[in-house]
Amino acid sequence: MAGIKEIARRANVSISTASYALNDSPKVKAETKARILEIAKELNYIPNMAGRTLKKQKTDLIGIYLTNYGGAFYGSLMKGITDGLNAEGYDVIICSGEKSHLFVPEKMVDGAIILDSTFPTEEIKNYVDRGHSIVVLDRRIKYKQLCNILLDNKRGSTIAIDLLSENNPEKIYLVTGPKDTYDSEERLKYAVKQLDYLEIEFEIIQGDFSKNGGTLAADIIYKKGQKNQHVFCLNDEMAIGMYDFFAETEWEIGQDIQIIGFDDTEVSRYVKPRLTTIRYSKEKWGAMAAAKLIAMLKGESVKNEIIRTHLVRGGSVK
Amino acid sequence: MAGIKEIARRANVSISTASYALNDSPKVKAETKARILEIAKELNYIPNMAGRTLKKQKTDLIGIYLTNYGGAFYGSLMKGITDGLNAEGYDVIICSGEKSHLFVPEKMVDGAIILDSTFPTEEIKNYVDRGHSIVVLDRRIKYKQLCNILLDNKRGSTIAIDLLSENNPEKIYLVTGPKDTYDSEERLKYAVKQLDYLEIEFEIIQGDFSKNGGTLAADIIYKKGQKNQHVFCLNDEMAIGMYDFFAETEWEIGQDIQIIGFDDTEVSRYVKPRLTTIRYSKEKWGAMAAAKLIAMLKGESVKNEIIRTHLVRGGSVK
DNA sequence: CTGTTAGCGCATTCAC
DNA sequence: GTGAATGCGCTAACAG
Repeated sequence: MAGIKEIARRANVSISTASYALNDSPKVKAETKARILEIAKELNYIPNMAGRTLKKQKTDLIGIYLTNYGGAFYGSLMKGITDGLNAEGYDVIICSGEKSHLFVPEKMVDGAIILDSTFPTEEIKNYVDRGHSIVVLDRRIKYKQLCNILLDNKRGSTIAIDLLSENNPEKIYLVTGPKDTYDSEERLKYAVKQLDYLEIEFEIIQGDFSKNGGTLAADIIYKKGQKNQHVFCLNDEMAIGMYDFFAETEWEIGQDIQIIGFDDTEVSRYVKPRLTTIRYSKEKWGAMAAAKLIAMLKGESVKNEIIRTHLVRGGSVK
Repeated sequence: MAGIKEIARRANVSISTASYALNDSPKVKAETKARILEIAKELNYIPNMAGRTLKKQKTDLIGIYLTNYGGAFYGSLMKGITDGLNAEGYDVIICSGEKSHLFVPEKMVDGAIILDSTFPTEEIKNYVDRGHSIVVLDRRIKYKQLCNILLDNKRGSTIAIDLLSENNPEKIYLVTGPKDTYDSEERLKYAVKQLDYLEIEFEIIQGDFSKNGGTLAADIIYKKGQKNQHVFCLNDEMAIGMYDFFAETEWEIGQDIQIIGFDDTEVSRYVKPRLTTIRYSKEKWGAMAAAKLIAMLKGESVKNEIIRTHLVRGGSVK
């Protein structure tokens, strides 16, 4: 409603003087400034973002791209990201859906942090080419100024297999995430590597990182009718799906079937027995992403980082 | 980089013709249009949002305001909201932090859905006065075109108390949320009403809707040294905090202490024993909010709605 | 069908 | 210290 020009008119000053006053420029006499500010308050003036953006060519906004099932991370990851970014004057919006990818080239956001496997790599590269600052958390992309903050999947998978191997299992089931998902493939790769090294048999069950995927995988294992099985679910979500399944059977988790997950989600802490899993600090992950993005925005060149992973023991593995 | 004028220049047409072509207007010859579009593709053209917004005075964006601990709702609530809004051509962004409140008056979003008790009521009213479309989910505000979608706290609280009363408890503890939180006060009010009606004693413990708040409340109850207690936690989060506490003691939930919560969060489904609680469809809640907002944006006048609540039985109450 | 032109709301350079 | 003028990128009314 009330634009800057209305204020200028009422204060009997030019538009530019009004603008200076509102932006607290030293070029305006204190007295005049006060008068203008008062009128602005009276008129309930709030600057229009589009106008300002058009002129300044920046929004001070950062877009965070999360997938649907990213909901599990929401809390702590976002805290890490937001704290860092806010401190530097940036505001954060969470985006989802294909259309919102355009926020980047449309310059609605000054930068982006991506943890969303549905965001195509080619698109990301394209935006980097256009000069946008992007930090990617869910895959490895070596490309110009692009920055990756990845989890130490190698260490995580190795630890997981090592733990399961202590029981001298005949074989170990590996339940994967969707095809072409970086974290799934990495975790699988290193798990297999360690299994080979330890000379343990294994069987891969195609999963999808969802609860339902875990339930289906559990069904496959259960139907074979052999108790005393060992499973590495490549994420917790699927492990929980297995809990759902076995709750309906006579098999006891931690006894008849040993399960280890990856991610240490909140639910994993509360299931009985507590899920043994691989943990990493989601808050640190977010904070690191924020720090790197800020550096990029300042024109500094940044290096990729790895977030450390470690074991959390629960009753789901003997 | 490449703006519309660059395209116009290369295509030897005027800026407006280029604009028309890009907006698929019938005012441009198919042939010309094709040529312009081709050049645009070549130049990797993407329109600048600020420019477009400034002109069109709308962004087709809806802001969703969620509090921190809203993380628990993220998944299903957002699905309900997003599905409805996307279908009408709106895109959704999740906002948090005080600064982002300004997105509304700055016209960065065409409308807002608020589930964030830190968003001051006065501010909301102010924005409504300015003509913005807002749907509020976390408090009752009777104000002009403002729309409220609230939970049926009355029914929920009444059911909760009724259930606990079946055990003929000497007294019932009520653990509240933060002061001045609508849902907390409502749930408390109706719980007390029902307790009075049933002539059951009760004691109110001030909580804060956080896990830690629940833990502290549990400590208070435990320290009294009297087993066989009954508690109505006004949200699940606090109930889970109680689980945390009692896990460290010899008291058994569902046996020595009966707990009922409110919200039916995911974790509540997995704790042992399963938390007895009050459920409502978060997805329906979100869908309703979306539907109402769309109606408002179309200039229709809308009525408030109530989301039905009902009991989910778990082992935490005998 | 296509070009000219005038803003949308604001920040900023350059005179005065 | 203040004002006039310009342009950010785009749309749309108006001419032609």
